[in-house]
Amino acid sequence: MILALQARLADALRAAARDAFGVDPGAVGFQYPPDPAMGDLASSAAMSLAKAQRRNPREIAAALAERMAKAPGVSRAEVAGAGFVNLFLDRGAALGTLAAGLRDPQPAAAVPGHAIVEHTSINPNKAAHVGHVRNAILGDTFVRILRARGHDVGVQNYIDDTGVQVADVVVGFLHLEKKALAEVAAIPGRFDYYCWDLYARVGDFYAAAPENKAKQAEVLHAIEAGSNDVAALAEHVAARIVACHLETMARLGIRYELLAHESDILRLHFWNRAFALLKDAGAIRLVTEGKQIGCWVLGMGKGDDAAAVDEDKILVRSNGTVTYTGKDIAYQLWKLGRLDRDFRYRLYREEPDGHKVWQTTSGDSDPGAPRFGHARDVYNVIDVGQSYPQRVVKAGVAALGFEREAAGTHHLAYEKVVLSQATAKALGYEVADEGGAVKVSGRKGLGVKADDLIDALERKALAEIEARDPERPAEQKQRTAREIAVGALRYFMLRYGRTRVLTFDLEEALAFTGETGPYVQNAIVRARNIFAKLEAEGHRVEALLERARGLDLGAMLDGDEGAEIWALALLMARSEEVAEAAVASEEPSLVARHAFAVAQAFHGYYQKPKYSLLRAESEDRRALRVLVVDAFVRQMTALAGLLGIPVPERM
RNA sequence: GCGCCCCUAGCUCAAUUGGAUAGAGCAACAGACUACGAAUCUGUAGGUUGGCGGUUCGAUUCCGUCGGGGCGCACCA
Repeated sequence: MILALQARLADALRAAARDAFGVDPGAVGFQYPPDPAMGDLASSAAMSLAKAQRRNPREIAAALAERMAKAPGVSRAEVAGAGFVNLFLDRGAALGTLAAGLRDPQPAAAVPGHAIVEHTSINPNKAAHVGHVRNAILGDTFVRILRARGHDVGVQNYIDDTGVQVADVVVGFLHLEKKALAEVAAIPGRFDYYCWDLYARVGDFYAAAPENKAKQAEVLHAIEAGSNDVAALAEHVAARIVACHLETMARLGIRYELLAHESDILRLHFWNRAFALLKDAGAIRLVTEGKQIGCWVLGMGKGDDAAAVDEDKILVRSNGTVTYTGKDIAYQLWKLGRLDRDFRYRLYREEPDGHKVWQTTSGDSDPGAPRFGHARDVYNVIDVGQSYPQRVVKAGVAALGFEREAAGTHHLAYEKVVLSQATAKALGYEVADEGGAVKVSGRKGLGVKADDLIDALERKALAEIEARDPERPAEQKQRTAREIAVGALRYFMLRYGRTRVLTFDLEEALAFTGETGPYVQNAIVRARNIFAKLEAEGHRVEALLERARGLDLGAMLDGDEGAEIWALALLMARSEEVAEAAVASEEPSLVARHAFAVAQAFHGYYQKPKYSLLRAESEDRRALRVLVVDAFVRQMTALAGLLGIPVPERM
């Protein structure tokens, strides 16, 4: 709604500038005045024009305002401050349009090209922890926002099934537990939790004696060679852990289209192909002297944005093996459809609603598999510590001459999750009292497991429901508790900027007051309740909505209530603009905070007894309020959907 | 040493990418329920935006510099 309106007004503004000064100001944007009484939209175009025109900005603004007052959808225009042109919209018409748009939503125009978002990508050797949860929620939310804005998106989860982390757990099974595949396969219960503890013990095992550490290399080589008992054990571990991870993420409403395996990248020789491409293009060179002698390197530091890095990045070691970053370039080229080599695919599983999860394979391909890769934009959700390697990957793509593909290579970097002091203490860390947040060492087996956290949230929510409304059926209480837990966790992980270190505090995450997911959920639940109540008292909601369509909304929006309704409506109308900004800036927190702002505006309005729907002073008033509440429920539900926050029937 | 991120209210974070009087939540204090569900709302208090310079109509935002914190800069994955 607001975007289309803004586009029209921007055209009108440019036309006004041409008419008055014979100059086209180019792209013009709109801001929002600090106080709604000052106007609904503001433009600072006059201030920009002032410089070129060598005239008083307020004079220019006056000329623009005079013309803008006649633009369609505008009721009046004023000059304010240093030279802002403030526009007052035709509120009745705008509210009607907003309500109609929410009632009959038009999908966003399809954006050409395919996008891949890769997220989660947890080493398949132990249970997921809070840091992984941040990754997955960030990625999943970004996917939801992209799709809402008309992007065609595929979600990939990268499985590093041949790395040292898996090897470490295999070392644990072989040398600490003396278990072979059959015995490992017989381990009952939570396998990811079992490996979590085992992995910590392997750390101690390595530290105890240097020869122990040598086992790691042995196992790693066996896994890479394949076709042996050790490799079979590694495969079992990885597959079972992946299943655990998917289950954990499913609790949060997160799922994937493709599980891409590192082992298949190796077996299908993606790197060989990429190596040939890089050599042919002259993108990499063989070092013939100095300390990198014998290595193939990618030149870094001469690109315009590549901030000075002294040394070139080694992709192939002097012994001829490829580095991790080299493989990553090959994989990225595949994602972009620029590696003329493909995975093979088979179905991993089909979910009850028909959603299909595929996985890569180096065996036979299922002819029914959809096309993967070939993306125009690739968003890799990886922690900020990987910024340098990610820049190398991008540079590698660019060095092949793939300018557009390099531009489509995005790193959705996010900072790590640390523990607050109180939470660290609660988990058994030794904490120095004066310090701030506490880093979690993955090796030590401490830290917060994702499932433990979700469990704790569910217990807390359930206790809260019991306290408020013990009469409800147990099953319903359980379901609501789950929904509230997910809403609380997702919102908590989304409310901060990506590049903020997130200090995790159990108490805070478990709190249901303030800027939280449950607050947002509760707003919708509250609003929906009134419709049932209206019906129960003999009113007909549909009829009231119909009546609202015939009202003179402009006249009814005068007065205090009108001002509140208008502020709420304008805020809701900005939702698509906010989602678009979230895509452009790759920052989902914008949507989260906007959702909270809308919920807050609604609570503030709805709370007031004088705006009662049940005891409305006239049928017209009642109809107006029904219209507002209906619009809110629809908009807020859509926003919750973007954030992956479930909407409970009751709180 | 080089590069990146961060420093805003007691705490955790915002600030429409250079705009108007720097805003929210938590914590504190004072209030509002025989209820359109109080997981809510209203109000009070809380600021030299780390320091100092600069750029301009305008700087939390851009530049320089100093200070403090975090992370990268592997022939590890």
